[in-house]
Amino acid sequence: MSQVTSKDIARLAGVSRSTVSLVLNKVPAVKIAAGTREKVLKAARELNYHPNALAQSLKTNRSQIIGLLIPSIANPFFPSIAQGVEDVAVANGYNVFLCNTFRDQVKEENYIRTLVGKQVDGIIVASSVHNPLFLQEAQQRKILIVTFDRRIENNGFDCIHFDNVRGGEMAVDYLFSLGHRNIGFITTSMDSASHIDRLTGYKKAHEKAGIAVNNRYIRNDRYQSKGITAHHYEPEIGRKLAAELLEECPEITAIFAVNDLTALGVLKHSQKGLRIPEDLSVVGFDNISHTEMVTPTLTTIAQPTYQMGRQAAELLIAGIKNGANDIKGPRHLVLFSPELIVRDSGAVSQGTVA
Amino acid sequence: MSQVTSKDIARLAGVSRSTVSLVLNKVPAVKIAAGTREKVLKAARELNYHPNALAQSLKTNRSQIIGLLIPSIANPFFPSIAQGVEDVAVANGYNVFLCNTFRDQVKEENYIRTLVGKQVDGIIVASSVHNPLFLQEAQQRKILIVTFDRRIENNGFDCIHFDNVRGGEMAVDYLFSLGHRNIGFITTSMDSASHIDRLTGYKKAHEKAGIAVNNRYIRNDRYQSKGITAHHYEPEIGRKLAAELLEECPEITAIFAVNDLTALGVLKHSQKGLRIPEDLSVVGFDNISHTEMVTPTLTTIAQPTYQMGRQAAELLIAGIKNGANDIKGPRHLVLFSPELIVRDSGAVSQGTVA
DNA sequence: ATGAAAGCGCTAACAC
DNA sequence: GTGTTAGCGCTTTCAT
Repeated sequence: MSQVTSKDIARLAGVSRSTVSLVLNKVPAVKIAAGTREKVLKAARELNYHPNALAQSLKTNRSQIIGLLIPSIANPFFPSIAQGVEDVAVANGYNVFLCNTFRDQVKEENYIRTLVGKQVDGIIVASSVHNPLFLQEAQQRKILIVTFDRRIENNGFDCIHFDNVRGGEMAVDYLFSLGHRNIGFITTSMDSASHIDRLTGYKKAHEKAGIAVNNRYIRNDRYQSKGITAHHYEPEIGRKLAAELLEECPEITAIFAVNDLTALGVLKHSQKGLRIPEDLSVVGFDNISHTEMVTPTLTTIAQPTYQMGRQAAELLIAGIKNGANDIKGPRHLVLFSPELIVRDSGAVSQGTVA
Repeated sequence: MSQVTSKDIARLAGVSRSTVSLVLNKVPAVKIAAGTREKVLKAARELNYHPNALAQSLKTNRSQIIGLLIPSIANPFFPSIAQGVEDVAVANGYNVFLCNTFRDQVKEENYIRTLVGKQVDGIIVASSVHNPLFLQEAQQRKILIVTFDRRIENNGFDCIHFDNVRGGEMAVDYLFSLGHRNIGFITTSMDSASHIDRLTGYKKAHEKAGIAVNNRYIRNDRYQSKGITAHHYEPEIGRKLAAELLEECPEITAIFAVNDLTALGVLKHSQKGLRIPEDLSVVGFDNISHTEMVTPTLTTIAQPTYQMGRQAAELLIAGIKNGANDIKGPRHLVLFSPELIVRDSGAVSQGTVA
């Protein structure tokens, strides 16, 4: 039993292939006699006909496929973004290619190439370390692009933006409000845009509070163990950096970690006789599901990842439907704001207040 | 700048389209003069030619696409499976459609239909609540299927099998070895095959130990809040069931939870003055990443999800390459074994030993 | 060694 | 209303 084609159903229904197409695609402009309509539908049902989407796409220049580029679906930050994207996609008749780039430029380029070859209608890029060159190339081939990007400036793509600076600020504002004055900041790397933004927020909060930033309180992973599967060792980095920081600066009473995975490492460190939040307050970033399951639960800055995923897909699909890939029209930006989720890992400072 | 086709590069290189195809596909049987070869390659490079994979697929009947059906990528059990599948797929030149079925039969059927239409070369099904009917239909259209399935019996598909019975047995064996005699089993539902298997393991361990199973110790969610996003409320179910169970059967000193998410809920319950593992030992199942981050860390039965994902894709792709979808050949089964991961949530029983 | 021609399954003017 | 025709971009015999 090979492929059932429109030819087969045309023969069985005793009509032409174009009639079959007109009936099955419910072309609105064309009226089909109820009788033939029924015959066609019946034949299609009988032969269990599924149109070959490849052939359709070849003809219509619409593949009904979008690509989703993320560093790794195994990183707990991304699944709910992917879920959001996929939900919207399927609701609009699209399928999603899952692409894990591992923040590797070469892999990313290869993916873009295959996606272009497979004629995807659009691409959502949630990796941050990308070379816009390849994206522009894709764009020139009428493939719409939506990025998760910190840049407000027009980079030629629609984008989903999360206010990382404000998030960092909120985290530190909160710790200040609890009476903390010596607050550490730990991060896995300094070359990610979002990480830098969160540090900027940390500094901004200090400025507002009139408290000088102590550079010794700011730590990042010296080993720069970047790449492959960051999420696997981020907790370990957090643990190490916390140990180091508290050893050298015992006056610190609170730590703001660049993300939840790193913060979880800080919590791990605390098992060496440190009480959280009594001795040390901890705030993370992202609000991954782990945060509400650990003990103590982790105070964090939430990103509405599922909604961000949905929005990215909505933006993309709306653009595709509008033929926005043809028009050099205005670009769209959706801005998401951070939310402070207060849980148990933060408390009023017990340290000596200056 | 529209699509660059083989026609364009044929014109620029001053050869025919067939020659272009022969050169670019490195057809081994055909010898091409080094000169023309170079001309073609150069032209392709200059015009930045990417062959239209849709057209290729239409001709060759190979889409180089596989579908991955899972309940939800947002359920922490699935991302590493997906990662494994994707890694193998991309290494073999395939792309992966991510499909979230929410264990919904209708959604699953719709997906299968689109996948068939989009001419995927194979489908990996990691949902357990499926109607094989639709899969068989897909199979008849020469689409290879690999399932994650508990059934050893030949169901017509290649499958990845995990020994849930043995896993349940190991969990309870371990608790017995610690001196526990009154062990609870809590589960979200009783209509999942893997859940039933784990319970079977629980019973088997009792039998081996010569200890009667007390049915009051076995609890499942009465509300049967199935469907949509189970992983969201599984911890809550765990918490409730644990509370209920310990209230009614205070002699219980250990709980085996059907999965980690549920076990995490038991840990939550413990915050009401119960010490873990001193007062209550807890063992989970799956070894999701949360288990090593909570306090106390959760003892669990590990499934090698990443490897299972890889194997599923390897089986599928090997099958596709062998044209196993044509041949009614033998089906393949890969069996994975559970591993006990001892962490902090289990300890020697402090309860009264019979 | 290379080109001509046919056709994968579909859609969309344009005829009738 | 429905059929005829052409063609999307590619591969693949079959000639030469």
